[in-house]
Amino acid sequence: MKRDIPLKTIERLIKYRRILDTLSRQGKDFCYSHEIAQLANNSSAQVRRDLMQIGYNGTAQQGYMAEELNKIISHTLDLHSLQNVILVGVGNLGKAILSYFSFQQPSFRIVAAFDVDEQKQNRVISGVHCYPLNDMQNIVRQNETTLGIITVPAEHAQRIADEMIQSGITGILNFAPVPLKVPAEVVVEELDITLKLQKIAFLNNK
Amino acid sequence: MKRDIPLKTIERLIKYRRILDTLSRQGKDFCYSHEIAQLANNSSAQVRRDLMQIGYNGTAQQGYMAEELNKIISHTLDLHSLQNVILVGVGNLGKAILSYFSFQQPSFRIVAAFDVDEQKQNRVISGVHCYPLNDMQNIVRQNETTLGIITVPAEHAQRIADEMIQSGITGILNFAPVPLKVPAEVVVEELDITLKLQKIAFLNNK
DNA sequence: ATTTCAACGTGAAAAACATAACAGCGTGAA
DNA sequence: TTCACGCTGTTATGTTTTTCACGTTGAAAT
Repeated sequence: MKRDIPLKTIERLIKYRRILDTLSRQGKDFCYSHEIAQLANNSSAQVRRDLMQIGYNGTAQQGYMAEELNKIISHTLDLHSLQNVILVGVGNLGKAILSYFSFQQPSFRIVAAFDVDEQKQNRVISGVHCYPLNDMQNIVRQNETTLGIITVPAEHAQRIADEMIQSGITGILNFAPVPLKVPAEVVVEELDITLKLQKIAFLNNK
Repeated sequence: MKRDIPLKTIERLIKYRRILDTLSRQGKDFCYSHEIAQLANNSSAQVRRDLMQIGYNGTAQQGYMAEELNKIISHTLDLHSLQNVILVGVGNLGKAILSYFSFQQPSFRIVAAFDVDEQKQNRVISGVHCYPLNDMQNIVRQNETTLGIITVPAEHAQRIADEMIQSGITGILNFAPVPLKVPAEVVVEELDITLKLQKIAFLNNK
């Protein structure tokens, strides 16, 4: 469905978009490859090569138009269409993410939250309605939801992932510190804070 | 200081450790490369090659000893020593992370939190004392802290990063959705939830 | 005792990725 | 007008990372 852009390039393009947002907000209309590179922690050659992949041309004099490039990346990667998301696990972290998204620009919309705790069910928490787990399948289907965020304790993560997939979710962002076993066609990104810290700690005294 | 292990391998080894933890907790004493591979979303050949790098040998009959392998990875990557951490930005996300770590096994210890909000200063929040930003330098030095977590709003992240580096922090985990500009010797890992979701969304309908 | 088998370790081939290098181009200075 | 400059787009080169393929091993089965 998508063109043949290397995965690494994809990841960086997404990052560039964020950088371009920031630059635009700072009032910069144009930027050079080396400016993007510095903020992305890579080389200007890398940036130029990445942009080559999506066929956007800057000028040697002014570099790239921040806003236009931003749009082109969005468009190329289909990041413009609104994505519905559910979140399971309305604990501290879950709530934090709910409130985080209520402030975000609306490329993602959290359509529902779920929790086993009956205290939380059928209430609106951080702007999102919280349901019992049993309702997941209906809500996911009614809202054409494909993305799910898992913020439950480690021991329940796999079960929740299974339920999500059962309901029709095909992309999962997992905050629980356990590896998930999922079918090959389901995309999982792990977001394990401890693992990240360990990596930093390692690089720190390498 | 460390042996010459590819960075990619490092990242995966850290991940394997988590997987081995999980397997141990499930009562598995031995595991095969393909079992690890499935949980890590890669190939068994990859796993075997990675383990080759650290010189640990399993047996063809039983595979790898989960607990021992776990220890060897920890040791090889120096993940066993306690690391002190500070956190800046005691909002929803900051609090969630504080309470997350108060339950964790103690390879990381959050020694202090910081916030501009005077309401939060000089109180204990989720088990961690919260200080005004001015105290950062002293506390970081007194506690030999090298790691910092940034959970402030985007517009303040760069300033906080600067202050952290000024105080002696050399590794930063950044939750704020902005790229940070830091000196080359400082390690930064970005943990941008929106970016992760965008990546999943892209892969989802590739 | 021999065969079978599944999984290991690893050298070699292949693929993916990054870096370097350079022509081209428009601007502004001489 | 010519030259030097700085940045782009792209090709060529080099490096890293992954996959493939196969010899080896030791338990279990015949």
